[in-house]
Amino acid sequence: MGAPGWPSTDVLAVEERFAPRNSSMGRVGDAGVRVRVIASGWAYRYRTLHDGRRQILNILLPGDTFGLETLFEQPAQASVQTSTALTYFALSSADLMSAFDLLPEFRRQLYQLVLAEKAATEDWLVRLGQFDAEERTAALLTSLHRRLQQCGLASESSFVLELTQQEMADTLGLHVIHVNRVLGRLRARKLLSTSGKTVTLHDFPQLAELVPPLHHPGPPPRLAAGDLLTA
Amino acid sequence: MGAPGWPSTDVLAVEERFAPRNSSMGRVGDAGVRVRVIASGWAYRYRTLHDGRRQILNILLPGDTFGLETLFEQPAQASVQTSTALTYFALSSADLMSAFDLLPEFRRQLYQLVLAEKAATEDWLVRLGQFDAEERTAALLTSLHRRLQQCGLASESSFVLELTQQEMADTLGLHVIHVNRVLGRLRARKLLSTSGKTVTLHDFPQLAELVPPLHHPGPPPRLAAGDLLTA
DNA sequence: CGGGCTGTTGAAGAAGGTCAATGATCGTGG
DNA sequence: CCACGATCATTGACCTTCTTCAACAGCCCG
Repeated sequence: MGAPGWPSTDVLAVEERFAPRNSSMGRVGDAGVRVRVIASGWAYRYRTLHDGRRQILNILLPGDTFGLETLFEQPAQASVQTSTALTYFALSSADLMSAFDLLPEFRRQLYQLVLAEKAATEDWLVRLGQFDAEERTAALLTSLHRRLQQCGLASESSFVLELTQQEMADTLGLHVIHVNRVLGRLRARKLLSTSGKTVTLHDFPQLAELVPPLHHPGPPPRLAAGDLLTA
Repeated sequence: MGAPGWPSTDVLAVEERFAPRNSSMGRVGDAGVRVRVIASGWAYRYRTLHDGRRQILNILLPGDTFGLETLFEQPAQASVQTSTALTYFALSSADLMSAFDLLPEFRRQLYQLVLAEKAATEDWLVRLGQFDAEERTAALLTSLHRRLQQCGLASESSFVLELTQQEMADTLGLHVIHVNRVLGRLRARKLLSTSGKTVTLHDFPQLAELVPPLHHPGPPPRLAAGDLLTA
Protein backbone atom coordinates (compact mmCIF):
# COMPACT_ATOMS: atom_id res chain seq x y z
CA MET A 1 0.00 0.00 0.00
CA GLY A 2 2.74 2.41 -0.98
CA ALA A 3 2.08 6.11 -0.91
CA PRO A 4 1.56 7.72 -4.29
CA GLY A 5 4.01 10.27 -5.56
CA TRP A 6 2.85 13.07 -3.37
CA PRO A 7 3.23 16.53 -4.89
CA SER A 8 6.12 18.55 -3.59
CA THR A 9 5.50 20.54 -0.45
CA ASP A 10 5.41 23.62 -2.66
CA VAL A 11 1.85 22.81 -3.58
CA LEU A 12 0.84 20.56 -0.69
CA ALA A 13 1.11 21.80 2.86
CA VAL A 14 1.89 18.97 5.25
CA GLU A 15 1.91 19.26 8.98
CA GLU A 16 3.87 16.80 11.06
CA ARG A 17 2.02 15.66 14.15
CA PHE A 18 2.32 13.36 17.09
CA ALA A 19 -0.13 11.06 18.84
CA PRO A 20 0.56 9.18 22.07
CA ARG A 21 0.25 5.46 22.46
CA ASN A 22 -3.28 4.03 22.86
CA SER A 23 -4.96 7.26 21.91
CA SER A 24 -7.86 8.02 19.60
CA MET A 25 -7.12 9.67 16.27
CA GLY A 26 -10.76 10.25 15.44
CA ARG A 27 -14.10 8.49 15.46
CA VAL A 28 -16.35 7.25 12.71
CA GLY A 29 -18.57 10.06 11.46
CA ASP A 30 -16.14 12.82 12.33
CA ALA A 31 -16.32 15.79 9.99
CA GLY A 32 -13.57 18.11 8.85
CA VAL A 33 -10.94 15.43 9.13
CA ARG A 34 -7.72 15.57 7.13
CA VAL A 35 -6.07 12.95 4.99
CA ARG A 36 -3.14 11.55 6.97
CA VAL A 37 -0.02 9.50 6.33
CA ILE A 38 1.74 7.47 9.00
CA ALA A 39 5.38 8.40 9.45
CA SER A 40 6.24 6.04 12.29
CA GLY A 41 4.36 3.77 14.65
CA TRP A 42 1.31 1.51 14.51
CA ALA A 43 -2.39 2.36 14.44
CA TYR A 44 -5.60 0.75 13.22
CA ARG A 45 -8.96 1.67 11.73
CA TYR A 46 -11.98 0.04 13.33
CA ARG A 47 -15.74 0.07 13.76
CA THR A 48 -17.75 -0.80 16.84
CA LEU A 49 -21.27 -2.13 17.39
CA HIS A 50 -23.62 -0.88 20.06
CA ASP A 51 -22.98 -3.93 22.23
CA GLY A 52 -19.23 -3.45 22.28
CA ARG A 53 -18.20 -5.79 19.50
CA ARG A 54 -15.40 -4.29 17.47
CA GLN A 55 -14.02 -5.06 14.02
CA ILE A 56 -10.61 -3.77 13.04
CA LEU A 57 -10.70 -2.92 9.33
CA ASN A 58 -6.98 -2.60 8.75
CA ILE A 59 -3.68 -2.11 10.48
CA LEU A 60 -1.85 1.11 9.65
CA LEU A 61 1.94 0.96 9.37
CA PRO A 62 4.52 3.59 8.38
CA GLY A 63 3.84 4.78 4.85
CA ASP A 64 0.13 3.97 5.03
CA THR A 65 -2.48 6.57 4.21
CA PHE A 66 -5.92 6.87 5.75
CA GLY A 67 -8.89 9.18 5.60
CA LEU A 68 -8.97 9.41 1.80
CA GLU A 69 -12.76 9.35 2.05
CA THR A 70 -12.64 12.77 3.73
CA LEU A 71 -11.04 14.46 0.72
CA PHE A 72 -14.29 16.08 -0.37
CA GLU A 73 -15.67 16.96 3.02
CA GLN A 74 -17.15 13.54 3.69
CA PRO A 75 -17.29 12.19 7.26
CA ALA A 76 -14.73 9.63 8.39
CA GLN A 77 -15.67 6.02 7.59
CA ALA A 78 -14.00 4.53 10.63
CA SER A 79 -12.52 5.29 14.00
CA VAL A 80 -8.76 5.26 14.34
CA GLN A 81 -6.71 4.26 17.34
CA THR A 82 -2.97 4.24 17.90
CA SER A 83 -1.19 1.15 19.17
CA THR A 84 2.14 2.85 19.72
CA ALA A 85 3.25 6.43 19.92
CA LEU A 86 2.85 7.76 16.44
CA THR A 87 4.14 10.44 14.14
CA TYR A 88 2.14 11.28 11.06
CA PHE A 89 1.54 13.94 8.44
CA ALA A 90 -1.76 15.75 8.16
CA LEU A 91 -2.30 16.98 4.61
CA SER A 92 -4.04 20.23 3.79
CA SER A 93 -7.51 19.46 2.46
CA ALA A 94 -7.60 22.59 0.33
CA ASP A 95 -4.22 21.85 -1.25
CA LEU A 96 -5.18 18.23 -1.79
CA MET A 97 -8.39 19.20 -3.55
CA SER A 98 -6.66 21.64 -5.84
CA ALA A 99 -3.89 19.14 -6.53
CA PHE A 100 -6.62 16.66 -7.42
CA ASP A 101 -8.08 19.19 -9.82
CA LEU A 102 -4.84 20.43 -11.34
CA LEU A 103 -2.36 17.55 -11.41
CA PRO A 104 -3.52 14.75 -13.71
CA GLU A 105 -0.77 12.39 -12.67
CA PHE A 106 -1.44 12.94 -9.00
CA ARG A 107 -5.20 12.51 -9.15
CA ARG A 108 -4.72 9.33 -11.06
CA GLN A 109 -2.40 7.97 -8.39
CA LEU A 110 -4.88 8.96 -5.74
CA TYR A 111 -7.61 7.09 -7.60
CA GLN A 112 -5.38 4.03 -7.81
CA LEU A 113 -4.57 4.33 -4.14
CA VAL A 114 -8.23 4.15 -3.18
CA LEU A 115 -8.65 1.18 -5.48
CA ALA A 116 -5.68 -0.53 -3.85
CA GLU A 117 -7.25 0.02 -0.44
CA LYS A 118 -10.52 -1.39 -1.68
CA ALA A 119 -8.70 -4.41 -3.09
CA ALA A 120 -6.95 -5.00 0.24
CA THR A 121 -10.29 -4.79 2.03
CA GLU A 122 -11.76 -7.34 -0.36
CA ASP A 123 -8.80 -9.64 0.30
CA TRP A 124 -9.63 -9.60 3.99
CA LEU A 125 -13.29 -10.10 3.23
CA VAL A 126 -12.36 -13.35 1.50
CA ARG A 127 -10.18 -14.37 4.43
CA LEU A 128 -12.84 -13.64 7.05
CA GLY A 129 -15.48 -15.42 5.04
CA GLN A 130 -13.51 -18.49 4.03
CA PHE A 131 -10.43 -19.01 6.22
CA ASP A 132 -10.52 -20.86 9.50
CA ALA A 133 -8.89 -19.49 12.65
CA GLU A 134 -5.44 -20.90 11.93
CA GLU A 135 -5.40 -19.72 8.33
CA ARG A 136 -6.47 -16.24 9.35
CA THR A 137 -3.91 -15.98 12.09
CA ALA A 138 -1.09 -17.15 9.83
CA ALA A 139 -2.31 -14.75 7.14
CA LEU A 140 -2.18 -11.82 9.54
CA LEU A 141 1.29 -12.64 10.82
CA THR A 142 2.83 -13.23 7.41
CA SER A 143 1.14 -10.17 5.95
CA LEU A 144 2.42 -7.96 8.78
CA HIS A 145 5.86 -9.46 8.40
CA ARG A 146 5.92 -8.72 4.68
CA ARG A 147 4.67 -5.16 5.11
CA LEU A 148 7.13 -4.44 7.91
CA GLN A 149 10.00 -5.73 5.83
CA GLN A 150 9.02 -3.30 3.11
CA CYS A 151 9.60 -0.40 5.45
CA GLY A 152 12.70 -1.91 6.97
CA LEU A 153 11.07 -2.72 10.29
CA ALA A 154 11.45 -6.48 10.16
CA SER A 155 14.39 -8.78 9.75
CA GLU A 156 14.35 -11.93 7.66
CA SER A 157 12.43 -13.86 10.26
CA SER A 158 11.29 -11.65 13.10
CA PHE A 159 9.49 -8.45 13.91
CA VAL A 160 7.97 -6.51 16.77
CA LEU A 161 4.22 -7.10 16.93
CA GLU A 162 2.59 -3.99 18.38
CA LEU A 163 -0.82 -5.60 18.86
CA THR A 164 -2.48 -7.21 21.84
CA GLN A 165 -4.18 -10.54 21.32
CA GLN A 166 -7.46 -8.67 21.75
CA GLU A 167 -6.58 -6.46 18.80
CA MET A 168 -5.54 -9.46 16.72
CA ALA A 169 -8.85 -11.11 17.60
CA ASP A 170 -10.84 -8.04 16.54
CA THR A 171 -8.91 -8.03 13.27
CA LEU A 172 -9.51 -11.69 12.58
CA GLY A 173 -13.14 -11.90 13.70
CA LEU A 174 -12.25 -14.35 16.47
CA HIS A 175 -12.34 -14.20 20.25
CA VAL A 176 -9.25 -13.45 22.27
CA ILE A 177 -9.09 -16.80 23.93
CA HIS A 178 -9.18 -18.59 20.65
CA VAL A 179 -6.44 -16.45 19.16
CA ASN A 180 -4.38 -17.28 22.20
CA ARG A 181 -4.89 -21.00 21.61
CA VAL A 182 -4.08 -20.81 17.93
CA LEU A 183 -0.88 -18.95 18.72
CA GLY A 184 -0.10 -21.56 21.35
CA ARG A 185 -0.56 -24.32 18.79
CA LEU A 186 1.67 -22.56 16.26
CA ARG A 187 4.29 -22.19 18.96
CA ALA A 188 3.97 -25.85 19.93
CA ARG A 189 4.55 -26.78 16.29
CA LYS A 190 7.71 -24.67 16.35
CA LEU A 191 6.47 -22.46 13.54
CA LEU A 192 7.07 -19.37 15.61
CA SER A 193 8.07 -18.16 19.04
CA THR A 194 7.42 -14.97 20.93
CA SER A 195 9.47 -13.05 23.41
CA GLY A 196 7.75 -9.98 24.68
CA LYS A 197 6.39 -8.22 21.62
CA THR A 198 8.92 -9.83 19.31
CA VAL A 199 7.64 -12.59 17.06
CA THR A 200 10.12 -14.91 15.40
CA LEU A 201 8.98 -16.99 12.47
CA HIS A 202 11.08 -20.14 12.74
CA ASP A 203 9.68 -21.84 9.70
CA PHE A 204 8.39 -19.20 7.37
CA PRO A 205 7.79 -21.53 4.40
CA GLN A 206 5.62 -23.86 6.43
CA LEU A 207 3.76 -20.94 7.99
CA ALA A 208 3.12 -19.51 4.55
CA GLU A 209 1.78 -22.88 3.44
CA LEU A 210 -0.96 -22.57 6.00
CA VAL A 211 -2.28 -19.53 4.15
CA PRO A 212 -4.26 -20.30 1.00
CA PRO A 213 -3.14 -17.90 -1.73
CA LEU A 214 -5.74 -15.36 -2.80
CA HIS A 215 -4.95 -14.31 -6.32
CA HIS A 216 -6.02 -17.35 -8.14
CA PRO A 217 -7.65 -17.41 -11.55
CA GLY A 218 -8.44 -21.07 -11.06
CA PRO A 219 -9.68 -23.65 -13.52
CA PRO A 220 -12.69 -22.82 -15.68
CA PRO A 221 -15.62 -22.27 -13.34
CA ARG A 222 -18.57 -24.56 -12.83
CA LEU A 223 -20.09 -25.35 -16.15
CA ALA A 224 -23.57 -23.98 -16.59
CA ALA A 225 -26.10 -23.84 -19.34
CA GLY A 226 -25.31 -20.34 -20.46
CA ASP A 227 -21.53 -20.66 -20.41
CA LEU A 228 -21.43 -22.16 -23.84
CA LEU A 229 -22.97 -19.05 -25.29
CA THR A 230 -20.45 -16.63 -23.85
CA ALA A 231 -17.35 -18.78 -24.25
CA MET B 1 -24.58 2.73 -4.60
CA GLY B 2 -26.18 5.03 -7.12
CA ALA B 3 -24.47 5.63 -10.42
CA PRO B 4 -22.72 8.95 -10.75
CA GLY B 5 -23.92 11.48 -13.24
CA TRP B 6 -22.47 9.82 -16.25
CA PRO B 7 -21.40 12.20 -19.02
CA SER B 8 -23.75 12.39 -21.96
CA THR B 9 -23.29 9.82 -24.67
CA ASP B 10 -21.75 12.58 -26.75
CA VAL B 11 -18.50 12.12 -24.89
CA LEU B 12 -18.90 8.59 -23.54
CA ALA B 13 -19.58 5.72 -25.89
CA VAL B 14 -21.72 3.07 -24.22
CA GLU B 15 -22.50 -0.29 -25.71
CA GLU B 16 -25.53 -2.20 -24.56
CA ARG B 17 -24.89 -5.89 -24.10
CA PHE B 18 -26.54 -9.06 -22.99
CA ALA B 19 -25.37 -11.99 -20.90
CA PRO B 20 -27.31 -15.21 -20.37
CA ARG B 21 -28.26 -16.57 -17.00
CA ASN B 22 -25.54 -18.38 -15.01
CA SER B 23 -22.78 -17.22 -17.30
CA SER B 24 -19.34 -15.83 -16.57
CA MET B 25 -18.75 -12.13 -17.21
CA GLY B 26 -15.01 -12.36 -16.66
CA ARG B 27 -12.50 -13.81 -14.26
CA VAL B 28 -10.16 -12.29 -11.74
CA GLY B 29 -6.95 -11.14 -13.41
CA ASP B 30 -8.55 -10.51 -16.79
CA ALA B 31 -6.94 -7.68 -18.72
CA GLY B 32 -8.51 -5.23 -21.10
CA VAL B 33 -11.83 -5.33 -19.32
CA ARG B 34 -14.30 -2.46 -19.54
CA VAL B 35 -16.14 -0.63 -16.82
CA ARG B 36 -19.73 -1.88 -16.83
CA VAL B 37 -23.10 -0.85 -15.45
CA ILE B 38 -25.96 -3.25 -14.85
CA ALA B 39 -29.15 -2.30 -16.69
CA SER B 40 -31.31 -5.23 -15.62
CA GLY B 41 -30.81 -8.56 -13.87
CA TRP B 42 -28.65 -9.92 -11.05
CA ALA B 43 -24.95 -10.78 -10.98
CA TYR B 44 -22.21 -11.05 -8.38
CA ARG B 45 -18.48 -10.48 -7.96
CA TYR B 46 -16.54 -13.29 -6.29
CA ARG B 47 -13.15 -14.83 -5.60
CA THR B 48 -12.27 -18.50 -5.34
CA LEU B 49 -9.56 -20.40 -3.50
CA HIS B 50 -7.60 -23.29 -4.98
CA ASP B 51 -9.62 -25.83 -3.02
CA GLY B 52 -12.96 -24.62 -4.33
CA ARG B 53 -14.01 -22.30 -1.52
CA ARG B 54 -15.66 -19.20 -2.88
CA GLN B 55 -16.38 -15.80 -1.36
CA ILE B 56 -18.91 -13.53 -3.01
CA LEU B 57 -17.74 -9.94 -2.58
CA ASN B 58 -20.94 -8.18 -3.53
CA ILE B 59 -24.23 -8.65 -5.29
CA LEU B 60 -24.76 -6.52 -8.39
CA LEU B 61 -28.24 -5.12 -9.02
CA PRO B 62 -29.58 -2.79 -11.70
CA GLY B 63 -27.79 0.55 -11.51
CA ASP B 64 -24.65 -0.97 -9.99
CA THR B 65 -21.25 -0.39 -11.52
CA PHE B 66 -18.33 -2.78 -11.52
CA GLY B 67 -14.85 -2.98 -12.91
CA LEU B 68 -13.84 0.53 -11.88
CA GLU B 69 -10.41 -0.88 -11.05
CA THR B 70 -9.86 -1.54 -14.75
CA LEU B 71 -10.12 2.14 -15.70
CA PHE B 72 -6.38 2.56 -16.11
CA GLU B 73 -5.61 -0.79 -17.69
CA GLN B 74 -5.43 -2.70 -14.44
CA PRO B 75 -6.52 -6.35 -14.31
CA ALA B 76 -9.94 -7.24 -12.90
CA GLN B 77 -9.98 -7.67 -9.12
CA ALA B 78 -12.68 -10.32 -9.09
CA SER B 79 -14.59 -12.77 -11.22
CA VAL B 80 -18.16 -11.94 -12.15
CA GLN B 81 -21.05 -14.32 -12.67
CA THR B 82 -24.63 -13.67 -13.66
CA SER B 83 -27.52 -15.04 -11.64
CA THR B 84 -30.19 -14.12 -14.15
CA ALA B 85 -30.16 -13.08 -17.76
CA LEU B 86 -28.59 -9.67 -17.76
CA THR B 87 -28.43 -6.50 -19.78
CA TYR B 88 -25.62 -4.08 -19.11
CA PHE B 89 -23.67 -1.20 -20.57
CA ALA B 90 -19.99 -1.51 -21.38
CA LEU B 91 -18.31 1.87 -21.27
CA SER B 92 -15.52 2.89 -23.59
CA SER B 93 -12.23 2.84 -21.68
CA ALA B 94 -10.72 5.54 -23.83
CA ASP B 95 -13.70 7.85 -23.40
CA LEU B 96 -13.81 7.16 -19.68
CA MET B 97 -10.15 8.02 -19.29
CA SER B 98 -10.46 11.26 -21.17
CA ALA B 99 -13.64 12.14 -19.28
CA PHE B 100 -11.68 11.50 -16.11
CA ASP B 101 -9.01 13.90 -17.33
CA LEU B 102 -11.27 16.58 -18.72
CA LEU B 103 -14.44 16.69 -16.59
CA PRO B 104 -13.71 17.77 -13.01
CA GLU B 105 -17.21 17.09 -11.80
CA PHE B 106 -17.25 13.64 -13.36
CA ARG B 107 -13.90 12.52 -12.05
CA ARG B 108 -14.87 13.63 -8.59
CA GLN B 109 -18.04 11.55 -8.74
CA LEU B 110 -16.04 8.60 -9.95
CA TYR B 111 -13.68 9.00 -7.01
CA GLN B 112 -16.63 9.15 -4.64
CA LEU B 113 -18.11 6.09 -6.28
CA VAL B 114 -15.01 4.03 -5.60
CA LEU B 115 -15.02 5.29 -2.04
CA ALA B 116 -18.65 4.29 -1.67
CA GLU B 117 -17.81 0.81 -2.90
CA LYS B 118 -14.94 0.59 -0.47
CA ALA B 119 -17.24 1.70 2.35
CA ALA B 120 -19.78 -0.96 1.42
CA THR B 121 -17.04 -3.59 1.41
CA GLU B 122 -15.93 -2.47 4.85
CA ASP B 123 -19.50 -2.74 6.08
CA TRP B 124 -19.58 -6.37 5.04
CA LEU B 125 -16.16 -6.92 6.59
CA VAL B 126 -17.64 -5.85 9.92
CA ARG B 127 -20.63 -8.10 9.41
CA LEU B 128 -18.54 -11.16 8.50
CA GLY B 129 -16.19 -10.57 11.39
CA GLN B 130 -18.74 -9.80 14.09
CA PHE B 131 -22.24 -10.96 13.16
CA ASP B 132 -23.49 -14.46 13.84
CA ALA B 133 -25.28 -16.51 11.18
CA GLU B 134 -28.74 -15.15 11.92
CA GLU B 135 -27.60 -11.54 11.99
CA ARG B 136 -25.76 -11.94 8.71
CA THR B 137 -28.68 -13.61 7.00
CA ALA B 138 -31.11 -10.95 8.17
CA ALA B 139 -28.66 -8.26 7.11
CA LEU B 140 -28.41 -9.70 3.62
CA LEU B 141 -32.16 -10.02 3.16
CA THR B 142 -32.99 -6.55 4.44
CA SER B 143 -30.15 -4.98 2.49
CA LEU B 144 -31.28 -6.64 -0.75
CA HIS B 145 -34.85 -5.59 -0.03
CA ARG B 146 -33.84 -1.98 0.48
CA ARG B 147 -31.69 -1.88 -2.64
CA LEU B 148 -34.37 -3.53 -4.75
CA GLN B 149 -36.95 -1.05 -3.55
CA GLN B 150 -34.68 1.77 -4.69
CA CYS B 151 -34.85 0.51 -8.24
CA GLY B 152 -38.54 -0.31 -8.05
CA LEU B 153 -38.02 -4.05 -7.99
CA ALA B 154 -39.51 -4.77 -4.59
CA SER B 155 -42.84 -4.05 -3.01
CA GLU B 156 -43.29 -2.89 0.56
CA SER B 157 -42.71 -6.37 1.94
CA SER B 158 -41.62 -8.79 -0.76
CA PHE B 159 -39.14 -9.29 -3.55
CA VAL B 160 -37.80 -11.92 -5.90
CA LEU B 161 -34.55 -13.35 -4.58
CA GLU B 162 -32.41 -14.42 -7.52
CA LEU B 163 -29.86 -16.31 -5.43
CA THR B 164 -29.49 -19.95 -4.55
CA GLN B 165 -28.82 -20.82 -0.93
CA GLN B 166 -25.31 -21.78 -2.04
CA GLU B 167 -24.78 -18.24 -3.31
CA MET B 168 -26.19 -16.75 -0.13
CA ALA B 169 -23.84 -18.99 1.84
CA ASP B 170 -20.83 -17.87 -0.17
CA THR B 171 -21.86 -14.27 0.43
CA LEU B 172 -22.26 -14.73 4.17
CA GLY B 173 -19.23 -16.91 4.81
CA LEU B 174 -21.44 -19.79 5.96
CA HIS B 175 -22.18 -23.24 4.62
CA VAL B 176 -25.26 -23.97 2.57
CA ILE B 177 -26.83 -26.29 5.07
CA HIS B 178 -26.53 -23.76 7.81
CA VAL B 179 -28.06 -21.00 5.71
CA ASN B 180 -30.93 -23.36 5.03
CA ARG B 181 -31.46 -23.90 8.75
CA VAL B 182 -31.30 -20.22 9.59
CA LEU B 183 -33.89 -19.49 6.91
CA GLY B 184 -36.01 -22.31 8.28
CA ARG B 185 -35.84 -20.78 11.74
CA LEU B 186 -36.78 -17.34 10.44
CA ARG B 187 -39.70 -18.92 8.64
CA ALA B 188 -40.75 -20.81 11.77
CA ARG B 189 -40.75 -17.52 13.66
CA LYS B 190 -43.02 -16.10 10.98
CA LEU B 191 -40.59 -13.34 10.14
CA LEU B 192 -40.65 -14.29 6.49
CA SER B 193 -41.98 -16.83 4.04
CA THR B 194 -40.83 -17.98 0.64
CA SER B 195 -42.69 -19.18 -2.38
CA GLY B 196 -40.45 -20.10 -5.23
CA LYS B 197 -37.97 -17.29 -5.54
CA THR B 198 -40.27 -14.78 -3.90
CA VAL B 199 -39.43 -13.78 -0.34
CA THR B 200 -42.06 -12.07 1.77
CA LEU B 201 -40.98 -10.24 4.88
CA HIS B 202 -43.95 -10.62 7.22
CA ASP B 203 -42.50 -8.68 10.08
CA PHE B 204 -39.98 -6.28 8.70
CA PRO B 205 -39.44 -4.30 11.95
CA GLN B 206 -38.63 -7.43 13.89
CA LEU B 207 -36.36 -8.71 11.14
CA ALA B 208 -34.56 -5.38 11.07
CA GLU B 209 -34.10 -5.61 14.82
CA LEU B 210 -32.04 -8.75 14.35
CA VAL B 211 -29.47 -6.69 12.46
CA PRO B 212 -27.15 -4.60 14.61
CA PRO B 213 -26.83 -1.16 13.04
CA LEU B 214 -23.41 -0.35 11.66
CA HIS B 215 -23.02 3.38 11.65
CA HIS B 216 -22.50 3.98 15.27
CA PRO B 217 -20.27 6.63 16.80
CA GLY B 218 -20.77 5.07 20.20
CA PRO B 219 -19.84 6.39 23.62
CA PRO B 220 -16.35 7.78 24.18
CA PRO B 221 -13.93 4.91 23.63
CA ARG B 222 -11.93 3.10 26.24
CA LEU B 223 -10.06 5.64 28.26
CA ALA B 224 -6.32 5.35 27.88
CA ALA B 225 -3.34 7.19 29.17
CA GLY B 226 -2.80 9.31 26.10
CA ASP B 227 -6.41 10.25 25.43
CA LEU B 228 -6.23 13.29 27.62
CA LEU B 229 -3.49 14.75 25.49
CA THR B 230 -5.33 14.56 22.19
CA ALA B 231 -8.79 15.51 23.45
C1' DC C 1 4.83 -1.93 45.14
C1' DG C 2 0.44 -2.58 43.55
C1' DG C 3 -3.45 -2.57 40.36
C1' DG C 4 -5.13 -3.12 35.91
C1' DC C 5 -4.19 -4.91 31.54
C1' DT C 6 -2.46 -8.90 29.18
C1' DG C 7 -1.46 -13.61 28.47
C1' DT C 8 -2.24 -18.61 29.68
C1' DT C 9 -4.73 -22.89 30.97
C1' DG C 10 -8.85 -25.95 31.91
C1' DA C 11 -13.55 -27.56 31.58
C1' DA C 12 -18.06 -27.15 29.61
C1' DG C 13 -21.32 -25.48 26.18
C1' DA C 14 -23.13 -23.63 21.78
C1' DA C 15 -22.73 -22.34 17.07
C1' DG C 16 -21.71 -23.97 12.99
C1' DG C 17 -19.90 -27.80 9.86
C1' DT C 18 -19.90 -32.67 7.87
C1' DC C 19 -22.05 -36.75 6.10
C1' DA C 20 -25.95 -38.82 4.21
C1' DA C 21 -30.40 -39.37 2.25
C1' DT C 22 -34.93 -37.73 0.47
C1' DG C 23 -38.01 -34.39 -1.98
C1' DA C 24 -38.92 -30.46 -4.81
C1' DT C 25 -38.07 -27.73 -8.85
C1' DC C 26 -36.65 -26.63 -13.34
C1' DG C 27 -34.69 -26.72 -17.79
C1' DT C 28 -34.19 -29.85 -21.44
C1' DG C 29 -34.92 -33.25 -24.89
C1' DG C 30 -37.70 -36.86 -26.51
C1' DC D 1 -46.66 -32.47 -23.38
C1' DC D 2 -44.41 -35.44 -20.57
C1' DA D 3 -40.39 -37.66 -18.71
C1' DC D 4 -35.80 -37.39 -17.49
C1' DG D 5 -31.65 -35.74 -15.25
C1' DA D 6 -29.57 -32.16 -12.82
C1' DT D 7 -29.68 -28.62 -9.66
C1' DC D 8 -31.58 -26.98 -5.48
C1' DA D 9 -33.99 -27.28 -0.96
C1' DT D 10 -34.82 -29.82 3.24
C1' DT D 11 -34.18 -33.00 7.24
C1' DG D 12 -31.64 -35.84 10.70
C1' DA D 13 -27.62 -37.59 13.29
C1' DC D 14 -23.15 -36.58 14.58
C1' DC D 15 -18.82 -34.10 15.06
C1' DT D 16 -15.43 -30.06 15.13
C1' DT D 17 -14.47 -25.52 15.87
C1' DC D 18 -15.06 -21.85 18.31
C1' DT D 19 -17.02 -19.56 22.41
C1' DT D 20 -18.13 -19.01 27.29
C1' DC D 21 -17.01 -19.08 32.04
C1' DA D 22 -13.60 -19.08 35.38
C1' DA D 23 -9.31 -18.86 37.62
C1' DC D 24 -4.51 -17.59 37.84
C1' DA D 25 0.18 -15.85 36.52
C1' DG D 26 3.06 -12.28 34.35
C1' DC D 27 4.02 -7.76 33.29
C1' DC D 28 4.02 -3.08 32.37
C1' DC D 29 3.09 1.47 34.05
C1' DG D 30 1.97 4.54 37.18
